[in-house]
Order: sequence, then C-alpha cells, then structure tokens
Amino acid sequence: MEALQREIADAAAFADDLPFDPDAVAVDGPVEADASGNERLGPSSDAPVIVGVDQAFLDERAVSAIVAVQDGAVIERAHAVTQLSIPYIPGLLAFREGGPILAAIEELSVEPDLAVFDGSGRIHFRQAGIATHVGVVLDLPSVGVAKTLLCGEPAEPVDGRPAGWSTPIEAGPDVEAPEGTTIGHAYQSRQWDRSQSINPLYVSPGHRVSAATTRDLVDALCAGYKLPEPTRLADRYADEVKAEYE
DNA sequence: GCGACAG
DNA sequence: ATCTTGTCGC
Repeated sequence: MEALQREIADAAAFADDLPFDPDAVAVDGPVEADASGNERLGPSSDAPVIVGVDQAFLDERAVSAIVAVQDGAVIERAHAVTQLSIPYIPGLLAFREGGPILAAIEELSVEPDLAVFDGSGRIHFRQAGIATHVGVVLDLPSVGVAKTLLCGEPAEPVDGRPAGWSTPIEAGPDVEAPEGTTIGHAYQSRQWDRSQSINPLYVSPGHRVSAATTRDLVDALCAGYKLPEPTRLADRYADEVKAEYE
C-alpha cells in the first residue's frame, strides 16, 4: 500500500490546473442544507460545481455523503452505504474510505469541478493523503481539509491566531519530500473574540491545485463556520443518512 | 524499544 | 470516527 501511495504522489499535480478561476469562487453566507429555499434542480450556469465529501459510520459500514454546491446553492446530494474491510491506520486512511467514497461519487449525476475532502492531501507521510489519492484516481481537482495535523511542521506557532491567518506546513523528517517543502497550510477559518480559542484547519493540495490556491479556495468556501460549506453540508448529510439506517 | 499518528 | 452532560456566550 505504501508503494502504491508513492506512485500516486508521483502522478499527482501539486500545481494549479483547474477548469475554473479560483478567484471567482465565493460563498456569501451559510448554504441551506437542502430544498428548504435555494436548492436548484441541477447545474444551471458555468460556475464551478464544488462537492463536499464526508463520512459517518455504523458498525463496520461506511456512510459516504456527497453534497454538490454551485453559486452558493446545493444542486445535488448523493450517498452510498458500504461494508468496510480495512481498519483505520494513520497514513492508510484512503484504503479504508476511498472505495466507499468512489461508490458515492458514482451516484452523483453532475460532474464536479473540485472535491473537498475531510482529511489530508499532500500533508501525508508519502504525500498521498485521501484527497490526493481519490483526486488522482478520478483525475479530479481536489483539496484536503483536516481538523488535526498528521505530519509536517507549522512554520510558526498556530495558537490563538485571528480568523484569516495562515502559515505554511513544511515537510520535516517524517515526510518523504525535501526538508522544508511547503506541503500545505494551517489556516484559521474562524476564531472567538475573547477567552476560548479555536484550532486552525490543516489544508493541503489533493490534486491539480497548489498549496496557496488550496488555502484561498478554503478561505472562499468558509461562510461563518469553522468548516468550509461543502464539508459542513456533507457532514450533516452523512449524519442524516446514518440516522435512517439505524 | 519509544513516540507519533487524518478519520 | 463514535460514545455523551453540562456549560459558556450571543
């Protein structure tokens, strides 16, 4: 599995090769979850279709949820319930959740322009986190958004930073990349005004996106919550589907 | 052997 | 990821 990850990292493009202008991406406010107001029946413009991907679990089954957003509105949701066979092992997450995610994406009728994954991309021991792995398999532009850091080193302390702040995550001895290579960023999407502090997000390129653009895209996709809208919606949808299966 | 480790 | 009460703050 590790050898395959090195091949995937080799095939991955950590430079911008997007079918749309990343500077044109923006989500004004929180997106309504479903048909409660601004859902359309399918893609209606040439604006990029961005999908959020997340999972929930019941016993040894994975509930993979996909929510497609375009112009700040949900245009489609899809999901799949799959039997799991591989345990969770840090560094090998894609082998456990990759198949289930592909099954859910196959249920989608729209063609995504970008996928936002819950987990790392290039911030990975062999530069092949789940965002990179699935992105390469589908040759789909992708980014990874993780809530905790798997490996690498922040260029500076990350505690108590204001919203909008970010710092590079550099490759250390634990990453198979030249020492100091920027493999992603710590990005503070949200912060409290006083007292309590919120941890930053750890964002990294999946495939066909650079580290800087990944940070900018996540920044543009956040709308008042810690997680970017596509991810937050997929998170909620996964819980919704899970509830129906138990 | 010890420590570290996405979801 | 999942199991869960109470609690702080707008």
